[in-house]
Amino acid sequence: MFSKSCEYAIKAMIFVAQKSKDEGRLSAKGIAKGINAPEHFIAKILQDLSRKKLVQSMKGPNGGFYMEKADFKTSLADIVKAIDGDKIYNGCVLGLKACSQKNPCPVHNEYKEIKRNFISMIEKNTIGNFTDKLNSGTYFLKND
Amino acid sequence: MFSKSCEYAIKAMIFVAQKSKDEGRLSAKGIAKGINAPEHFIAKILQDLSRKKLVQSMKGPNGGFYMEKADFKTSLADIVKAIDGDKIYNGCVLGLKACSQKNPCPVHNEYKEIKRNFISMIEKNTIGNFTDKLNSGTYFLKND
DNA sequence: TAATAAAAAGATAAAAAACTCTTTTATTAC
DNA sequence: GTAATAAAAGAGTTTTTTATCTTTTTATTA
Repeated sequence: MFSKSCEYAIKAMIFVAQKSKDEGRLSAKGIAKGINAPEHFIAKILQDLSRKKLVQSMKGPNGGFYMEKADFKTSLADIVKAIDGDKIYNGCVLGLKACSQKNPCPVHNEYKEIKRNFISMIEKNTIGNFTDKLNSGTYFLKND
Repeated sequence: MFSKSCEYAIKAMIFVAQKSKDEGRLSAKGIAKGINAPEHFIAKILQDLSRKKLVQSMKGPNGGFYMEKADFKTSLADIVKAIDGDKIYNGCVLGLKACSQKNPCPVHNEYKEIKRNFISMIEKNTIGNFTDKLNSGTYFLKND
């Protein structure tokens, strides 16, 4: 479904959103620990997200990653598109490049609605939503 | 979603089901051409499917891959499980090993129903169904 | 029985994804 | 203005996935 990088990206975004509210800027190292991801690997991903303005960053002492108000409106879809591109939007289940409504693969119509629901789900859910839920204590981010 | 191997496996199964009905046994080479897959790679996959009895095989001249009546009842889910294992059934969207209904990740509940629909889709759809559809001419298998 | 056709198996290679290490640059505090 | 801190950037490694090449085994047919 998602690449490992994308899984990390989503977890990191949720983590930063939740923690940086009261802890200020977070270092890549701290984020890595918080979501159980390899430090330098998550650093790269954060750089990428930062370049694409989904998260803010600052160098130097007391620097780190943080979020501005607007960033809480970032949807899962925004993150997925930033990291994995649009293959979830455009890709065929069977990997056929020419597959479309007009020229469907055998699974196209069966998959169509599932795909629509999935896309609607990642578009509806924002980082802000998850942060609220996490604060209510019923959800977990780091558990392996 | 599916691995490349799994995509090939599904396409190969549909192809064999459809063609071997009137053309008898099909060589790995012919199947490779028919679905536009690398010959030796699809051969490996077919060996695997054959070992798991999802498709029949026979060595020697006029040998090849074919299907018995019962094989047409194979579902997409059977193929997916044979090639990609059960990660679609058991895996968490965010890759968290301990994620479950009791200990859910933030996306768990949002994803739950989509996953259920997807699983129900791959379990309902059998190779036989697709073959019928292909024969009616509205679907394509090889188009890149 | 020999030649042939085709799967099975084994080994290797190439490409992509995941992960690590090192150096550079920006910021802050002293 | 120097030292410390942390992101950014670059280069490199490991692992996994995808793909290819070669040999062996088995069945068929001439």
